[in-house]
Amino acid sequence: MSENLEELASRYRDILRQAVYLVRSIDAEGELSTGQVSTLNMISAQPMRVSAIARYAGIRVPSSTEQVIKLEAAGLVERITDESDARAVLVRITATGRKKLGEANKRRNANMAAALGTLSAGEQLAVANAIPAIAKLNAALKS
Amino acid sequence: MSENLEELASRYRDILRQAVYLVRSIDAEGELSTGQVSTLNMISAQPMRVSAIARYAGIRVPSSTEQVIKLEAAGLVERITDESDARAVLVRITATGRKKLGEANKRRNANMAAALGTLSAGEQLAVANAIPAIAKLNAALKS
DNA sequence: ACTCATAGTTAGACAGCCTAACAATAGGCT
DNA sequence: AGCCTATTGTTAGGCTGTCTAACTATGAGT
Repeated sequence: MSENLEELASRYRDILRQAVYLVRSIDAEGELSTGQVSTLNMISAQPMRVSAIARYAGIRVPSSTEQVIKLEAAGLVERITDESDARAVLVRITATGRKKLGEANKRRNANMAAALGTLSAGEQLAVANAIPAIAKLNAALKS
Repeated sequence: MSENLEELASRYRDILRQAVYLVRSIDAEGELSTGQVSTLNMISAQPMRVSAIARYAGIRVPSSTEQVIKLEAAGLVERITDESDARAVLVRITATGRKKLGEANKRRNANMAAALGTLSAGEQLAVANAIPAIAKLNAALKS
């Protein structure tokens, strides 16, 4: 059984490595980078701290700061001070940011949907069924 | 149905984005980068051309050349000329490269297996069942 | 009030990818 | 044979996104 798990791990690692390039390919066109879309998606529900963004994205705080600076320069987010902690910075999406995010998501989803459309119904189902498990797996490595 | 596909695309994009960071986390320790391990895995069965490595990895030829140069400097691969085509360069893994690759794969698979071990048997099965579909999806975007 | 911890920024470096331009070889066509 | 176009790979130069280290400012406990 442990042997099966190692085997599964190996195969899963292999397709994941390739999937990274799939993401790049999907995100290639458009003005926003993968990371920018990711950040905007995170804060679309409510403002988040720079450190929270970093933690969720799996990057260090300085890298997160840099991303936020670029998004702010582009007018897509704004910094607001956390009233309960003067050290913290809350990053909030702007109306423009929300608009651009919607466009970017739409375009990227269409690209991905087109790729998914080349799969058989059974294959699509297999992907759909695996999503919760993959999400759990991602969370497991977030420690 | 097209609506379902967009929905699936959105959810799949979401977990894939996070999976990118999972791969980084898995590969963090050790001397070899993700790309280096990937390249070594590719050529472990038989030598490959620089262009074939690039195509499979989803990167451009100059980037592939660069990777090969680094691997060669580290003594992990060697360039040999293709006897049937003097333009081509075959990249072959060395004994040292094979040894390092084995160690890296072992460590990474163990990390991934540990994460997979936190899933239920059903979830593990769902992941396993999705792998062929995901592989096909990756290939679909390779055009 | 002092001290240590936490939040974020700045500075400097590095890996990995890209495009453009180039050299060498292959292969087809006249 | 000779030429022309396509293919293979390298080199040069630039950009993005990440990192660590060092710093500032604020919070929190003693």
